[in-house]
Amino acid sequence: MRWNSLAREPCSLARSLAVVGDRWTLLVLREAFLRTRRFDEFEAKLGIARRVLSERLALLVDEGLLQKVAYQDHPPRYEYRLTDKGLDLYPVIIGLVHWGDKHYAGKRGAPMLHTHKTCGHDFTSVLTCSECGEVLSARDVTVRPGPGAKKRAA
Amino acid sequence: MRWNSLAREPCSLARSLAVVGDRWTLLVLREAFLRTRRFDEFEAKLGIARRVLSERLALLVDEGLLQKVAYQDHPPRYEYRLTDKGLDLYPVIIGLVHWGDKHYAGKRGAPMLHTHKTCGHDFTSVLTCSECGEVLSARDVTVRPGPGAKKRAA
DNA sequence: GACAGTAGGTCTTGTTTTAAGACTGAGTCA
DNA sequence: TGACTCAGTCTTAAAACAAGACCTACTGTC
Repeated sequence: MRWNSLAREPCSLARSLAVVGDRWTLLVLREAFLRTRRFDEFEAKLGIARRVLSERLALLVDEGLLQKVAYQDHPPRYEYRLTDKGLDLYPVIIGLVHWGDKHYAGKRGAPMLHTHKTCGHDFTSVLTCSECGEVLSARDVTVRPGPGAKKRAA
Repeated sequence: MRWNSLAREPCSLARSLAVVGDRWTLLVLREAFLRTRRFDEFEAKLGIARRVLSERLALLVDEGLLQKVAYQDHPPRYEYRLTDKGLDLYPVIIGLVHWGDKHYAGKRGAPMLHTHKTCGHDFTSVLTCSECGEVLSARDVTVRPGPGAKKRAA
């Protein structure tokens, strides 16, 4: 299967991965969540090849996860900011972070702690049901084809 | 940066992505969540190159997300099943699926619907705080270095 | 006004990963 | 005996990535 054709699969996971499923994109977005905004900062913090960074940022802008905002005119300079669509990916990123904390942090503990401003506590992410509010795990869920299904999907 | 060295970064996202951040792994895990268990089934459903599939499955077994279970002896045949560590990734996968549903489903609607067995409703995933139980978004969170931090991380 | 520095890239070259598909080997079925 | 199944491995070519040189506008300093 070609990577580009993933976006045409009747599967929302495949479609999402067509955008953020390569090796660098989620790390670029992590930086964006940590308020990194400029090309040089991304490069310095990530250690990513400039060519790859350039391509990734352009794709994320194209897809509407980031927007390019001018912060000076002479010479023209832009910074990259998360859009609402980009912010919507937060649960995925925090989920991966907490999964890594749980399984790979080792004795020293988590590299970063996340505090919920509203309640003031360090938290971990919990998946809940939008309908009843209860905590969800894989075993509580059944799956069936929806209106956008063709043959098989997820 | 070398991909292999990602696992040594003081960042749980990087460590997680070192395992599941390549182009195929999350799709393989999706199939596992849909109860696909055998080499041929993965191949047929995903359209993945056999060589890549073989390598991914071995890595996922190595990392403890899947386990190889013999289901017959002559000839020896194994199937791949999710471990608890693999099941722990469910929030990430369902998060990507719902993100894709929201932003890429188009007019026809979601390819797959997920039902919460406990309450009987189709749901979407909601991220909540482990401490106070409230719904969380990126803007409600602050980040600071934890015990496993070195210089910078997330 | 020459020169260094900054910001945001592009280009080139060589290495890794993937894709596609042929091939292997152990065993079953008819 | 020959066809078929399952679970891979091997080969070759295409695509993606890493590293670093290079380019284009400016700005600020002497």
